[in-house]
Amino acid sequence: MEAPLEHALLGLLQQQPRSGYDLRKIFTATPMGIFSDSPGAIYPALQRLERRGWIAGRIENRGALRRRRLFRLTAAGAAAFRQLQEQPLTTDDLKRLHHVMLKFSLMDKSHGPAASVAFLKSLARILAAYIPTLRAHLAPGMSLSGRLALEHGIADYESLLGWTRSAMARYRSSARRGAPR
Amino acid sequence: MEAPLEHALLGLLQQQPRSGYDLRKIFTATPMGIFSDSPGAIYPALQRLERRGWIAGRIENRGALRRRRLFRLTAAGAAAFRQLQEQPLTTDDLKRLHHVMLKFSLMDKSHGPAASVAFLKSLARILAAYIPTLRAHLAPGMSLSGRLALEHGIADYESLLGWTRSAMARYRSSARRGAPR
DNA sequence: TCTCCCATGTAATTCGTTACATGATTCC
DNA sequence: GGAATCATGTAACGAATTACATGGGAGA
Repeated sequence: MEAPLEHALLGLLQQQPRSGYDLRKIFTATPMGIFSDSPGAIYPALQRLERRGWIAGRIENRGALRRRRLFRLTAAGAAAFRQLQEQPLTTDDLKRLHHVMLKFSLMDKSHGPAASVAFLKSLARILAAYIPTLRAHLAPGMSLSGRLALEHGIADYESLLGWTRSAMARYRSSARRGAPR
Repeated sequence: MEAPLEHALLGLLQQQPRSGYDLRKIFTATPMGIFSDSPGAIYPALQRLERRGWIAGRIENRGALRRRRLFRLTAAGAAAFRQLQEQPLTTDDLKRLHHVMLKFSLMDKSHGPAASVAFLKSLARILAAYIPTLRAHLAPGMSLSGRLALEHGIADYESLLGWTRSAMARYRSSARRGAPR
């Protein structure tokens, strides 16, 4: 699971065509702000995606108006995005939870609720295996702040595990009451 | 709050002298594995710190044995580390919670329990201000996975806020029963 | 002897950061 | 007319990643 910024850009462009400036604003003003909103990150990233043929930018309003390049996903880009979304989770991904949650947040739209539930299941499995290894590092000699920090890490993953369960329950109940999508 | 890897290296070397390989092992085998354990990250970082005069490496076992460069903090390095630890938290730091927790985990040893409590207090203040801005992004049109991801983000910061309170309580109770340190 | 682990490094490439540069438009 | 904002980009630099390279020592 590489290149989180590109992954986020593809996800946003899959929703609708946007300009570089639109994308920047999303990264400055919304919870997606984990990603860089600097023009030096976004414009080069868009250029890379365009060179790969995954997105296509076209200037809107040819006339006298303020110029604006609107980017949209190509068929190849949609396929690449789908593949990124399908990449199976590994233990390493737990170190980049932001990216994991980005993927999940786009999953309903890219692959539908069933895939979202499968994703939650695999996340739960990985967490259940990982948490005990964290606990093994609780040692007697630690400073209080060191111990508290580690305890927080453990509690954090545990609460994420709890979240996966409640999220799966939400999918079940939303399926019962008039199926979404 | 910049350069998390260097910060982590200084923190580890402050505890005791270690070799590059020791440091790598810590990053591969312990919960500090958020940082890169690749030699291409660690050795250049150690060189930078040494060039700045913050650490000094010296070869152990001059004789025929396997060579090993042990790095230790210099006085300048200890001062730099102290300053990094003292850098006040900002809202931006919430996007790099790993780094925040690293700082906290080292705080008892670098500045003592009183500083740790002050740190927790400032973290709680920033969280209390930030969480409502996240909540403002819960919108009706979102997909279920999008909504769940955002809800998780909010719950995560809320549980962190709860953790700061219980951690402060732990400091109070550990102060009551025979002073720590 | 062969393989695995200890231990240290470098090189090429990629990506992000900060800072700069440019020009149009809107609002006062 | 001047400031703020829209909108797009580039340049210099710093740092991480992957992969490669080297050599000693320990155990089978």
